[in-house]
Amino acid sequence: MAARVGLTVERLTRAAAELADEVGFEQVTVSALARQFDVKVASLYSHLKNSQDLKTRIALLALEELADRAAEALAGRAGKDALAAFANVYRDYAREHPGRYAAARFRLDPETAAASAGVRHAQMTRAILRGYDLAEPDQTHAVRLLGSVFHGYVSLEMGGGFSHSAPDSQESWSRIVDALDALLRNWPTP
Amino acid sequence: MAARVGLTVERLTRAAAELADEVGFEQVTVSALARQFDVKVASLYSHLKNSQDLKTRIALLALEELADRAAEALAGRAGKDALAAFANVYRDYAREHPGRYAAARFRLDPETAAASAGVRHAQMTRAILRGYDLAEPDQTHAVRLLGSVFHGYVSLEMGGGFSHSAPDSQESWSRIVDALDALLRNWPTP
DNA sequence: GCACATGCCTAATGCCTTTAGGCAAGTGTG
DNA sequence: CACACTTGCCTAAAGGCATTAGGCATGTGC
Repeated sequence: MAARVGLTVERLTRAAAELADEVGFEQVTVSALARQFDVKVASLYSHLKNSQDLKTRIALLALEELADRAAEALAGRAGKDALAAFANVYRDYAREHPGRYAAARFRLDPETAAASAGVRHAQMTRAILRGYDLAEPDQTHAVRLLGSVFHGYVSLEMGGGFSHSAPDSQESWSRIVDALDALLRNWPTP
Repeated sequence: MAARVGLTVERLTRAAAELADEVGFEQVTVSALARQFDVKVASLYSHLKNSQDLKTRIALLALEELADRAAEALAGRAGKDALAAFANVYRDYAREHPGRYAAARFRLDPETAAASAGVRHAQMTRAILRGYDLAEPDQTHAVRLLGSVFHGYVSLEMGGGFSHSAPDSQESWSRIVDALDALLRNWPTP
C-alpha cells in the first residue's frame, strides 16, 4: 500500500502533537496517527513502544517547547516583569496549543520526569523569585504557589470556567499577576 | 444469568464512584461497572445513556459531595478560619477520593454545569470573601484566584509533583493558605 | 547482482462501546 | 385466577482501538 513513507519517531511525535491540538490530547490514538500518514496501524509499532510511549513523547515535546519559550521570555527581565512574562508564556501556550498543553500535564514516571524539561521549569520559577526577597523554605512554598496558580488558572480557563461571565478572563489574569507580585514582595512570616 | 439484580441509576453511579477511587476516573468503564454487578454490559444501557452519561453522573455526585462538605466546614466560620477550612475540604476530599475528585473536573456541558452543585461552590467562595474587604470586580478576580490555587495545588500534588522533596506538602499548603489570607487582606489596587 | 536489513503489511486476539431484538419475571386487570 | 403488559437482563452483532507475530518487498552495502 504505502511503501517507504519515511516514518520516524520525530515525525510521528510532531504529527501527534498537532493532532492533539486539533482533536484534544485524550483523543490522540495510535490509530488516528496511522491514518494521518495513510499507513496501517501496526506499522507504527516499530517506531513506538505503545500508546503510552506516544503520549509520553508528546508530553516531552510540549515541556521542551514551553521551557524554550519561557527561557526566551525571561531573558533580560526581572521582578514583576519576569513574573508577568513567565505567566503569559504559560497561558498563551495553552491557548495556542491546548492539546500540547494538556500533554505537558500527562503524568510521567519519575525517571522520565527527572530527565525532562520539567526541571528547567522549576529552575526558571526559582530564577524569577530571585527578584523577590524569599529565603528557604518560603521560596519553595512560593514556587509551589506559582505553579498551582498558573496551572490552575489555565486549566480552569480552558475548561470554560471563566467564559461567559464578566469581567473577562484577560482582566482577571492581569490582576492576579499583580496580586501575586504584591504577595511575593510582601510574603507573610508568622 | 442474573435475574433481577435491581440495578438503578443511583446504585450504578455510587458503584462507579467507588470504582473511580479504586482504579482512577479514566479507568471507569461501562464494562468494568457491569463486572462489579456480575451482569452483562448491555444491561447497563437501559439505565445509562452511554459512557459519557456515566462519567457525568459521577462528576455530579462528586460536586454534590464536595459542596456538602464545604458547606458544613464553612458553617460558623469567617475570615481566615473559613478560608482554611474551605481549602482543606478540597484537599482532603481529593486525597480521600482521588477518582471522584478527578470526576469533579470532568468537563460538563454548560446546561448540566449550570444545574450542578458547581454553582454552590462559586457561591461559597464568594461567601468566604465577605470576610475580606473586596468590591467588584476585585472580588471576582479573587474568586478565580482561589479556585485556581486550590485546584492547581491539589492537581499538582495528586500528580506527584511535590512528593519527594522538602519541605513536605502539608507545610507548603499551610503557608500558602496563610499567604492567600494575607493577600486578600491586602489586595493591591493600582 | 546478491544478501541482508529495514519498513510497512496482513492476520489475529482481546477489550471496550453501542444498538437491536428476545425471553422471562413481576404487575395490574377483569 | 389467568390474561396481557411492562420491565429488566440477556444474546448477538458490528465497529473501534491496542498490541503481537510473522511475511514480503524495497533499498543498501559488498
